[in-house]
Amino acid sequence: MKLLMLHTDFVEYEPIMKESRVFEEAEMGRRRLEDIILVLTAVEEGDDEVVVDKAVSELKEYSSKVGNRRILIYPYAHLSNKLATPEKALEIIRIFRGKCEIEGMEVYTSPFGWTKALSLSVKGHPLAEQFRSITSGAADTTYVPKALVMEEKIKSYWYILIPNGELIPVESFDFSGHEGLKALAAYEMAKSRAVLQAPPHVDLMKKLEIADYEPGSDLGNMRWPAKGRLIKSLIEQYVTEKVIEYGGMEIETPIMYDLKHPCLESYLNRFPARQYIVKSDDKEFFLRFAACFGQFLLAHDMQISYKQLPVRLYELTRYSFRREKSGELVGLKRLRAFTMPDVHALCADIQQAKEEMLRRLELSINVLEGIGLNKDDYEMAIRFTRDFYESNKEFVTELVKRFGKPALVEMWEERFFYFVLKWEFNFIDNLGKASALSTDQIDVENAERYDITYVDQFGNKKHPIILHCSPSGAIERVIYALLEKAYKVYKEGGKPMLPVWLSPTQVRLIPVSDIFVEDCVALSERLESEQIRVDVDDRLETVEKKVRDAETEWVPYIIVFGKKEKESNVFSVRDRESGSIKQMTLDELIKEIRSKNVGRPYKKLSLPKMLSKRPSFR
RNA sequence: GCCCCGGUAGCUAAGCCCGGCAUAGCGCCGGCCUUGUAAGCCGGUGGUCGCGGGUUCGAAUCCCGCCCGGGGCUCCA
Repeated sequence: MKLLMLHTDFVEYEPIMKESRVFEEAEMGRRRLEDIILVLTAVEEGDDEVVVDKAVSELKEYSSKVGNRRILIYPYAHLSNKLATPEKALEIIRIFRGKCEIEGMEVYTSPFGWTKALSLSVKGHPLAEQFRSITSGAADTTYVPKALVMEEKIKSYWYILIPNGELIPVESFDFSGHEGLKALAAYEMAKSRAVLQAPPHVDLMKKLEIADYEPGSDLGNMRWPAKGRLIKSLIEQYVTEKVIEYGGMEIETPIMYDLKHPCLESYLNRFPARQYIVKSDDKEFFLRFAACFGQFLLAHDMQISYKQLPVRLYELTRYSFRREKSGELVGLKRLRAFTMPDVHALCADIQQAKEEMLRRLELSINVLEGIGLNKDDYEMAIRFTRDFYESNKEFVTELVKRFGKPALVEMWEERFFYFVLKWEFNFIDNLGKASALSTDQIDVENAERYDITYVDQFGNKKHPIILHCSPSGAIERVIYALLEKAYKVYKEGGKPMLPVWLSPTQVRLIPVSDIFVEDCVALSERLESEQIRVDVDDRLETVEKKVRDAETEWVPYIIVFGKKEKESNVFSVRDRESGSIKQMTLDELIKEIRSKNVGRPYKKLSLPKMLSKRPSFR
């Protein structure tokens, strides 16, 4: 039995003449049906009730997928070249109609055995046209789309690799005590990712004035009010400093490239990802979706000796652009314009590449740790070809050992990408969804494509192995992770907060009355000289109100300043992290905050210090 | 693209089912209070109820079409 199911805006048909010796009585004239599934049906030799049952269940599934239970069963012989006899076909079609009705579908029929005029309008969505071939045999020859054939070829084998080197098939791994990894495995391997609520960070990013949607731009292009810009800028600066410490040479390259450039063209053809296209005169440019292009073109022109390897090029792309499908964009998790640190290392050979990759793994762990995300917050995934694994088992195990927790493994039989191995750290959010932060890849293809060379000790030009690493992942996504992490704390009854070094206001001074404002300003200047961000709530509000506002802004240290403080120089500090009020001298407070800022960049508060002068961004 | 939810004051929402003076809280403005650790009190300001059409004596509310946003799904033949 063959079914061609078409989700239509309308179908119109008109019986013209009898065409078979077996036919049904037909009502003459045009008949029009709106918003209906047209089921073109051919009955084949050997079809029986078992086949009908299967057809009904296929149709029922389709009907619920497209959300329409109105169907028109339309006999259509042209779908098969081994048709059943007309008598049999009519019998089967009648059974088919009846069972569809029993299954609760609203069934319309067109008469069997007639030549009919048919016109229709098929809806423009991906599921609108579906073909099914149904037989009674065990092995259904269902319609297999090309994409699925490809999928078959890049079949993935899933394992858990534990730090001692044991590779365990995912289904036999005991996940107790590894809830995050379990969530990651489920997320990566599952087809359905349905979730009922919106991710919590979306509300938080708006309320805290960190980021918001910009309706006047394209989707996934965010705007960043002062506090958000400050936070983002601090993380950008921090990651950049760490990469430079590691040995990255910071460069800057254009954000758009000629679509017709020979190297880029072949790369793009290999990755038909959606891009933004910009026209200038009669040329077309695409907006970069990573730093690779600029860095490779630059590396192509460099003179590199084997003595200088590995050569590390770094750029913080603001922005990289990817035209992700609108439905994929959520808050700060996935954007169309995003900020990504990208550091490439040109390595002499695979041996050097492996050593370098271990260094970069440490770098990534350190960077995330410094930002405020530790190993409890993310899970490692490693993907590689079977070949690479077989000949580099020790190295792959070493990656997991350095990470210190079991990792999810995806293994491929063949290489379909430009890399032989990639690893990522995946953050798991409050809805159990995973997204990649840090990542690194071993690229064995692009040096040749871009003709990037170094000269070896014998004077021969050689193509290096290229590592692609983002030590933190997109900065926006890091902020998403921090907010989701804070929400987890809140959910468990704690007080959500950002790491102190990222908090726009680190200390809020609350004068008990306006006569203490001057003292607070003086105090704030003392704290500022220690590179601490501080502001003064000089509004004519009650102390309670001002404390509440500071709490809802997640200010980590709140000091109410009045007569007592002025006289004693001992402060009652509301410490958000511990949730208690601590008695501290100014020096103790400075020491504590400085200890939390150590090794992190400092930026001044880019908002009016006096709360009375501060506008709301919402 | 499809499905679901939404669009009412600067923000968050109620009202819509069952048509009858457009509501509340926050914010903002003014006044009182000079304040001791999570919302002080009083008053005021503020709205093309997303847009267009229809039904009706009368539409935020019912009907039709469209736009925008969010979420989910799916596809990338």
